[in-house]
Amino acid sequence: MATIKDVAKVAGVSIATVSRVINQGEKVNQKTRDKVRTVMQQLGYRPNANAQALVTQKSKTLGVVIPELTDPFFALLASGVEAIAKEMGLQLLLSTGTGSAESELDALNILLDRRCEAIVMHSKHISDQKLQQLLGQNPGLVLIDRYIPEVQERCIWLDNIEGGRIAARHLLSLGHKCFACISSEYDIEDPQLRLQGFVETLNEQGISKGTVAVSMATPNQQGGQSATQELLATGQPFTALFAYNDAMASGAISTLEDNGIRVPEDVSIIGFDDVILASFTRPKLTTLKYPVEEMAAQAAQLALMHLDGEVTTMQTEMKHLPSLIRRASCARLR
Amino acid sequence: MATIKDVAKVAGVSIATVSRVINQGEKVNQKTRDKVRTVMQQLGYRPNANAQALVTQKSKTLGVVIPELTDPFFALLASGVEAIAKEMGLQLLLSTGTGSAESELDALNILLDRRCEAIVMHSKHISDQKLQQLLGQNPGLVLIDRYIPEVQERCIWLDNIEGGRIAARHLLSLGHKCFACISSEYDIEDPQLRLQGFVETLNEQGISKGTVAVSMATPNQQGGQSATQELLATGQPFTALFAYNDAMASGAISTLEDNGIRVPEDVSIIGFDDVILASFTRPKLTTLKYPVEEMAAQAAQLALMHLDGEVTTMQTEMKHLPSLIRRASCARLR
DNA sequence: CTGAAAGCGCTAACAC
DNA sequence: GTGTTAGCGCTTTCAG
Repeated sequence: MATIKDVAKVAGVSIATVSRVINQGEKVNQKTRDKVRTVMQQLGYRPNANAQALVTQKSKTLGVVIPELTDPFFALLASGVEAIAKEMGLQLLLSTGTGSAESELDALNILLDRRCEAIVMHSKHISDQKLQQLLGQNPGLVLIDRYIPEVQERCIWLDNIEGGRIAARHLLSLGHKCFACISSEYDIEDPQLRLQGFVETLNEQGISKGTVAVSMATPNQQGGQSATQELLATGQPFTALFAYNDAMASGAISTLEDNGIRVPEDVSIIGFDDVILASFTRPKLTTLKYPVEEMAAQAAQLALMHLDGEVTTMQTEMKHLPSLIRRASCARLR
Repeated sequence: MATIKDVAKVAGVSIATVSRVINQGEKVNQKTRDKVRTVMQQLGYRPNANAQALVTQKSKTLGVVIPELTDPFFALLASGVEAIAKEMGLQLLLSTGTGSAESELDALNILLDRRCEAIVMHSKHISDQKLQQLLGQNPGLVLIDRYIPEVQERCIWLDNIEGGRIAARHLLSLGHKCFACISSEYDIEDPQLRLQGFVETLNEQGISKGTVAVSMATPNQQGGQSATQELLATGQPFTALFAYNDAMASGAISTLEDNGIRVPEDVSIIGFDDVILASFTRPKLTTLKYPVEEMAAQAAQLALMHLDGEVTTMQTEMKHLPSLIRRASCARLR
């Protein structure tokens, strides 16, 4: 591949001049500029971004670490970061880390090696302590979907408890009295928090804790089915079901209907996330929207700000609230 | 951030030695190695990948260009490339280009600037000619979801015509006689090809062309709904419906059922792609699986091979066939 | 086994 | 305006 030297030689100028026309900035004589441009064209020259990064100490790169791309939720997250990257003229570097602190750390380190301007990280397995250390060392690093009080100015997160509360209030307002939940068996905070908010709110309305049946499984459609199956097997009646996420809710719909239980006529279901799937179920899912794409974009901007050493706190809230999306899977109790 | 010099200084060795311990390779005295390792640790040193890329002429980077991450189909595509990246110890660079040749070209150029080892590109708007030129200039570039005869050894593609044929045969085998299609109004080859295969096969079985109603719309759930609406409005009867993709098929199900037409009892529907959505509809979609993740992985491997100048053609087929996934949206005509 | 030195492709003073 | 030169952080001969 042609280098700046080749261009300079063919154009009969110094590499400095070529550099100047690349970077538009400084005034270069119209004639020489044209000449250089022509040569760059015919040589198919493209400046080496790695070399530029090295000398300018700017990689023009934005990193994001997520567990996996195939999960629509994380695709949305990545997309939010990508939007800011495009807006700022940065290249997106995507790194996946799943299942373990080590894997997540590897993903981050790879990004760090590239000297990304900023990094948005989704981590569920690295300890609070380690994360704090990491944040301390890397000004351009921001956490998403995680809340650590000590470094809250570097966290963009969702109020999961409030999500559970909203779900409960909605179901309550529809007249429901018998509740059940299907939740994720994964050992992370989110499921507990959502459940906590849900149950607490119910309790406040005089519905005793023992009354609401809870079943755990993997947080996908499959898991939704088996968890619902299990719920049904207990024989405990319910007319309202709160699912950990939309995928589980979808599984619940299948299983319920397969058992002759109509949604929402017999049972109302409420999901969580509002990923694309939510409008593909039938009935369409009433769910709690997790504005992850917007949050990811905000996280990217925040990361970029911290990088510039802007001390000013963000005007916008770092804690986000899920919002109720009313579709067709919930109905008033008859 | 600490550099190799810092490490060398603190460890009391030359940078060459530090470099050696970074790259494992050459023998370094156990003692000095340990010393250097310790210093790297305490300084939090991480080698600068940009500098390494510059000097070694290897970026250890794998690029992919797609229209957008939020479309599950393209997320899958990216995921396939990502899998190979991880396997080969490469970093994934993702670049989006949508809607126009210019935008797609920009996305590619950005990746080229980074000197990716290889690039998998999804392009629908750049001309065959331009693409051929690009492939000529960049040995590590491979096209996915596109077929250009002149450079077929650099294309990984799906036989869309055969997809249409398979759909037709399946519906025919179920006893259907009245067909309709909803297709994409976008001006790319795929919709035409799928339709062509479908209609041709029907014709071969004596079903005249004029008989099968076709309605176009945007290739998403919304479009599926409006296209189906339009179909219904014509009053032309049909018991089998071939949709351009799963999203449109999902829209069709909604609209049909909302009009009191049951799926699959009254109308059988077949989709295309088999993205995650396909199992979220109710009934679950019978569809043609587009093995895009596998294809993307293959494309990445192919790109990496070409890079190494390996002249040997791939053992595996570059043309892929969609496969019929039988679920619940199709039934025998009664 | 280790160090000195050249250079990857480019930018940014600093001269002219 | 344009050229010269000194690096950016690292790898890689080549000596020793």
